[in-house]
Amino acid sequence: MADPQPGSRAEQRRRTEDRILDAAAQSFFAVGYERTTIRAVASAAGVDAGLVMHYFGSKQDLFRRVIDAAPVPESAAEPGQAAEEILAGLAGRLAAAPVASLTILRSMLTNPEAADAVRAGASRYIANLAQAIPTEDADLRAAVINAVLLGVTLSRHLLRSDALADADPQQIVDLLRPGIVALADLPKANPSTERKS
Amino acid sequence: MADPQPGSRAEQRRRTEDRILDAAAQSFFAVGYERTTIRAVASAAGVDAGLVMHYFGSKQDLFRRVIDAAPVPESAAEPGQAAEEILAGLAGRLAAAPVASLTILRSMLTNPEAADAVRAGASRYIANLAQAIPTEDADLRAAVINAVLLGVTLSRHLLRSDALADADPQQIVDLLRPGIVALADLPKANPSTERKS
DNA sequence: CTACTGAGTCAACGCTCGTAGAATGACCGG
DNA sequence: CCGGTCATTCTACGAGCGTTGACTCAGTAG
Repeated sequence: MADPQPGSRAEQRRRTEDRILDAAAQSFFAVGYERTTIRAVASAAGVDAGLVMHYFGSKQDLFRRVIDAAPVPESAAEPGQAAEEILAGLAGRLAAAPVASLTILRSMLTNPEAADAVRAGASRYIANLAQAIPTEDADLRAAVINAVLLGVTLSRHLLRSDALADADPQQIVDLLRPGIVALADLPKANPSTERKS
Repeated sequence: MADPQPGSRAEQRRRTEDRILDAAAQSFFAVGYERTTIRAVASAAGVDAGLVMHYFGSKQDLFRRVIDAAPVPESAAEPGQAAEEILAGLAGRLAAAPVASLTILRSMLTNPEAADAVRAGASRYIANLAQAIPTEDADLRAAVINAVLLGVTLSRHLLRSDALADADPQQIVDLLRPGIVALADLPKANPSTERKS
């Protein structure tokens, strides 16, 4: 398991694989799954397309390898202060979102594999979050929170929506705080909503 | 401008174009721009692929025609009750989102044209909304609201995220109300945010 | 009745894609 | 120094794509 000799065969292989993986991640992120071609990835990595196939088996497998590198956001907070944890996590993702995560997001609407990855990641995140919310609609609340974070992250990094892309992360977080707090921390405090019908 | 004879040439043409447009919208919506093929659209519409080209010029043009049919959500509310208008609009979109709109959303991450459409629509919506918010960060607030709505709509209709897909629209709206109100209606009421730095 | 227009089909093109497999040549254990 | 292993390249195949242009045939105008 120790590092092999630098310049050795095994080392060289690892370096090349990493270069391919990097190039693939970048392309998947930039243009999505369908518009990414093995040839382009190979060329960007400075190797032949056949080598990519040789190492990763197929385009789908290569994609899998790339999105497997994405971290699943954790959130183990206790009731009453889950909101601040959520917002802190968002602040980080707004400042500099990891490429792998954004790659998944970009491809989630066209690639079933990516959609599954998003759902799986969201499920874990939601389940984790839900148990910090002591209401019977905790699951829904967590799902809504997740959807909100998705929308904001997407708008800022992928859609590059005007105002959002340029804004200070902390400012966005501050604007979202009341809503997230209402969703995560003050589940029963709903006295002011008027009744209709 | 009157309807031509039923069964006439012009009428027949209009019907065929509509059938193609419908099939295209459905396919773009279901699988996105890249995975939609002209052949499949033509086949679904019961015509030859060449005819699609003859009528619409190119795949990109066909796509343009489809997304041009999407309605741009309007929102002309006065300050102090913009939130309820926003939420009412969302409720409608949660209950049954128009296919054309979802088509754009599905393709926005892979197709520049769709991304532009989303940005353009969002810009109008945001600008419209912003003038109902009497703060200097009105644009950012409106953009955040738009992002939230995007995330929720996306999660429910396109990602079909577990809890969100099955939930009652009104319940989702109720959960989002505090946050939207805080963003749109109570711009100055921010007394409880702690100061940092 | 005739000439024309236009809806719709058909076959094929050129291209790009993912993928396969043989070939090459440097490295490394014995 | 020899034999094999393995990283890497090259060439090519087959499929599917968007797109083209020639064609057929029914409706329509004069």
